[in-house]
Amino acid sequence: MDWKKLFPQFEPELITLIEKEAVQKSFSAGEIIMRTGQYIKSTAVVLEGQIKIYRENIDGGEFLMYYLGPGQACAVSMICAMQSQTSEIMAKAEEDAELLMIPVQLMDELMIKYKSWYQFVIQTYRSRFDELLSVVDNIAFRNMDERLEFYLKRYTEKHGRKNIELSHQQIADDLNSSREVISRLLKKMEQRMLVKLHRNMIELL
Amino acid sequence: MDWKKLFPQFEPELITLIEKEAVQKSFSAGEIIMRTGQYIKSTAVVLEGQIKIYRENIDGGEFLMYYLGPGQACAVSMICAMQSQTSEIMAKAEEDAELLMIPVQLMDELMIKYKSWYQFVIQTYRSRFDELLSVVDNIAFRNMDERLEFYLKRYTEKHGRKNIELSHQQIADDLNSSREVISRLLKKMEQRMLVKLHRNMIELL
DNA sequence: TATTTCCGGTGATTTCTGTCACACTATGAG
DNA sequence: CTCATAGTGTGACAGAAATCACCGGAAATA
Repeated sequence: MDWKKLFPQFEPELITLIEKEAVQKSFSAGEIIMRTGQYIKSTAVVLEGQIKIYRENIDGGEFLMYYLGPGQACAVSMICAMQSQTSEIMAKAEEDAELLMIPVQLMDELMIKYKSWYQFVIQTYRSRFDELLSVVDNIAFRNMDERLEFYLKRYTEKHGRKNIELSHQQIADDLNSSREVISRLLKKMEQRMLVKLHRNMIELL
Repeated sequence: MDWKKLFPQFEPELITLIEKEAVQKSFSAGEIIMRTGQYIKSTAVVLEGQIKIYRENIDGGEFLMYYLGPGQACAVSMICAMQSQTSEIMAKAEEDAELLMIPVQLMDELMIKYKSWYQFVIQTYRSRFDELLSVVDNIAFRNMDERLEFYLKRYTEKHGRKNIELSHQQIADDLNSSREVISRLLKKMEQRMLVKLHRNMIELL
């Protein structure tokens, strides 16, 4: 896969170095990429597919924080890798995915030598921080109906299609709610002509 | 004030440079240091006092995210300064405070030249990110009674005393709740001998 | 085809939280 | 001292969401 197109701003020298040192890894849909408490030895950059970043609760709840798509990097893996610390979050491949794993030893060198990489890292921190802020906003200030609408919209935006192929139970898990609540709210949205409901699939209108 | 003691790991040369270029600024209790939408021209490092970092709601709600104490830096101001972007959060001096303002032009240079500064920045990102994660955990998974206990505990830890000098209304604002709810929960905590209630003051036992 | 499992719909009930109303009290200003 | 004000306590009620219970249909599997 020609991942260079995702990073037109990278210097040729930087690309060569990454190609030499980084490893490309494939994950199939549903596979867990990073789990809570795990030591991180490399920074993950997404080349293909959507990665789900979520927080796991003691009683099995999976609370979705955000998705990472092609060209985006995992801020947590960056920070953890640079400090050889454990991660506090879970990452799972939503779809089949391709990741570029950049060994931690390379990070410091890249940061100092390549302005474009440095910018990329800063930009990554900023974006993830902002996304986390909007997560806080949502759960702190919004009701479940608004959160659900936000969730569906974000899903279609990230996955690039209007059909959301999830069961109500999966959505409830992501929002830390219950199936019945989500079912009812979806029915209300259908009555307002915002969605069309099918089995295992929701069409956003 | 001799702020160097807060950063024993900094190289002498780095300290000299910061002393030459950075500005020390005083804020009195209650003063707003950074507001949503404001452009950031420098990175803020706390030398003295506690800074409250919070998110403002449309209808006036102030949702507390975390405190910054002596030796801690504002990750948001770092990121925003480096990218000359606006901040999405509010910062207010809880008590009288001293801040070290490091001009953005200096940041790139410090990052590349001084390993200890680079480490400090990475460490700051990590800590703030983790704190934001625990905020998400709290509002996503916990009820108000647990959130209140967490809030009180954090307050005493950060401020270094067992007496919490806040009105119930202020606490309710920080938790995006209402005074009555907080009053009732505090009463219950008092019955469980966890706190002792006074006017404008809560004693954590 | 028959059966089981998964998914979604819906009512009833409960719990948590927010809101309204009002009373009481400590504190500070005049 | 008197009064105004801010802080607190508490009952009653409303609404959101979680939970329980049960049903019917679709899809998968034997």
